[in-house]
Amino acid sequence: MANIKDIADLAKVSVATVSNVLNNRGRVGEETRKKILKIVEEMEYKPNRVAKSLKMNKTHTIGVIVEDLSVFNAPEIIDGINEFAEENDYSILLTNLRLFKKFGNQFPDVDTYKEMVMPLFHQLLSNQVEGIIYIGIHRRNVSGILPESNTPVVYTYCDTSNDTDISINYDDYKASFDATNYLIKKGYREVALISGLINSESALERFNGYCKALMDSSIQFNPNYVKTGDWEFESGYMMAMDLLKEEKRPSAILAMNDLMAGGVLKAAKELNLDVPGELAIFGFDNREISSYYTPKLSTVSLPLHDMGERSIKTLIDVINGNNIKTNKIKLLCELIERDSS
Amino acid sequence: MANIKDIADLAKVSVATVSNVLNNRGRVGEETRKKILKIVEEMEYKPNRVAKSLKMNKTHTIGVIVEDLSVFNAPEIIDGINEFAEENDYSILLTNLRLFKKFGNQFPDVDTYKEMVMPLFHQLLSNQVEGIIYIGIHRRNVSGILPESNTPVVYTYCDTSNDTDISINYDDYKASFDATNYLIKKGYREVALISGLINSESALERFNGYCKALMDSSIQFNPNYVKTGDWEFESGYMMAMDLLKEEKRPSAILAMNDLMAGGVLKAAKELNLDVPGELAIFGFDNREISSYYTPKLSTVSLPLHDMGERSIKTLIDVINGNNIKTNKIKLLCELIERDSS
DNA sequence: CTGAAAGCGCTTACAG
DNA sequence: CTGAAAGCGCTTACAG
Repeated sequence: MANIKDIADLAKVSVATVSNVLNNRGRVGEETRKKILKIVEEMEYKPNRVAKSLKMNKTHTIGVIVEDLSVFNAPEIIDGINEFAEENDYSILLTNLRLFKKFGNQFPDVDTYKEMVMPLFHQLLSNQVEGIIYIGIHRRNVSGILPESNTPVVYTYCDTSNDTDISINYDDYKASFDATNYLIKKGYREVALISGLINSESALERFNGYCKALMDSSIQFNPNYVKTGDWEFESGYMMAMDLLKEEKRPSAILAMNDLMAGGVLKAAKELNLDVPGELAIFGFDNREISSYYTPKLSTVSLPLHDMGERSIKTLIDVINGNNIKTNKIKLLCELIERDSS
Repeated sequence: MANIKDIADLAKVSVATVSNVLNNRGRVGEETRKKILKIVEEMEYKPNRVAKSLKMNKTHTIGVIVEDLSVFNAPEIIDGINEFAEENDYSILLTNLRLFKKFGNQFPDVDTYKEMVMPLFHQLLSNQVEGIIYIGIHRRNVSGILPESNTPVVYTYCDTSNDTDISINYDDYKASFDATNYLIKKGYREVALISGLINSESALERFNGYCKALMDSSIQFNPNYVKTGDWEFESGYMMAMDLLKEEKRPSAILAMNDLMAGGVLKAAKELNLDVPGELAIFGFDNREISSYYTPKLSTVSLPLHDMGERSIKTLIDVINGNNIKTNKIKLLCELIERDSS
């Protein structure tokens, strides 16, 4: 590959002048500029970013640590990051903890965890990334996982307990409220809830949103209408079976993810309940699968792409020393109405 | 961040010696080595890879161009790339064409295409990546998309018509043969096929594998048993309806992807056919969704992770000047037997 | 308007 | 065993 010296020699000017032309800096004569640009074109010269980075002490590179790339939320978030990065000429260095692959739903203890993250983190720092985006698998507290450093970090799809850390998430409370409220307004007043494991931030907030919607419509909270699953299809099926055998069975079930909602659908079929005539079903996450159920599942769409975009946007703001208004950002979800409600 | 000079000053040695210690090169006294290492530890010194890259003319960085990160095959392939990269201390620079997002299933013409790829490609070259992995959405011919360059490229989940280009794919022919043969051996001799769009390499090879399996069992090929869908759920449903209304209806249907197989399942339910008693169904791709159908879908698992791993492994071999035995590599798929067959 | 020179943080051939 | 110095490909303050 040609370098700036080659171009300078060919144009019979100094490297300084070539650099000035390339970066539209300093006064350069029109003649000289044209001559240089022509040669740059001909030689297909591409500036060496590595050299530039070293000199400028700025790599225009963002590091991404994703807990598990193959979990459904990750690609869409990174897609948002990529889009913004491309538009703003940032490069993305991707590292993958492969957490789910290694541990399934069992999270390792913090120390094992830190040990796993350390090498990725150091690799990124060695590469002089200007900032790091950490993408969680679940919305949970990842305090203390990343070592201290003065490289700015933005957390997304997770959070820390530190108020000064920046995180981008979606509003679980509001989404759950909206979904419940939507069902009620549709006339389904006996809305049951199948929760995910309650060690999750999301599950808690969604529960609260559900309660609030009931309250707002003066519907008495019925503890028999709340079941706890484990986020998996099977648990949705089992909990639905329980719910639908209640003497006064619910007219709608809100499941905290699309997998469990699938289980509900299966239960409804087995019990020959018409969906949505006799039972409305609402999911959460808008995973690809939700549109392939029969009937197609109504669900809550997560703003994953926007979370990615917002993460890198915010991170770059921090890098540039701009003021961030709020450290804990929550984006809104969207209700997707399909055939199950 | 501390640099090598800081360490040298603190240890009262030259930067050369620090460098030698850090890279286990040259004779260094045990005392000196220990002293330096201690200071390195204390200061949490991490060598600046950018500087090292510039000096060594080697970045230990691989560029990935993925046609669309949110299409199902991409994350798993990249997962394989990441795993190998981490083990071998390579960094991954990720770029995303967002092709499906922008165009859906309509591929743009080659020129539009090239225009989209160009900036990503140049960004990677500017960053001095040592090689590039190009990940397709579909197995198709992407000849002429990437500009000429002497940076080595490995194509995966796609190919070019150039024999000297390296590509990593899976064996469609064999997979389809195996699936068909499996059904026959299970006693389903009337095996129908729902193909995807026949402009696809995969569809063609899978068709051939299907025919070969019939032949090997001396089963007459029945043209009425082959239908062409468009890879989508709905088309699977419609084609299955056609097939199942044949006077002599097939006892098994092999669909060329899990989405269309889902449509087949839906058709079978509507016609009250017992699966797998009266009709066996076999899918392709082992997408997440396949294990959530009821009954769970038997399908062909694609070696995505291995394709990623093999891609980077091969690429690094090329970078290091090692001999590659074959340029067109095909990995084997695996039959996943579940409840639909 | 243009160029010579210093310097970013490393590595390495060479001298001592 | 250790260090001085050159150089990787850029940018930039400064001089002319």
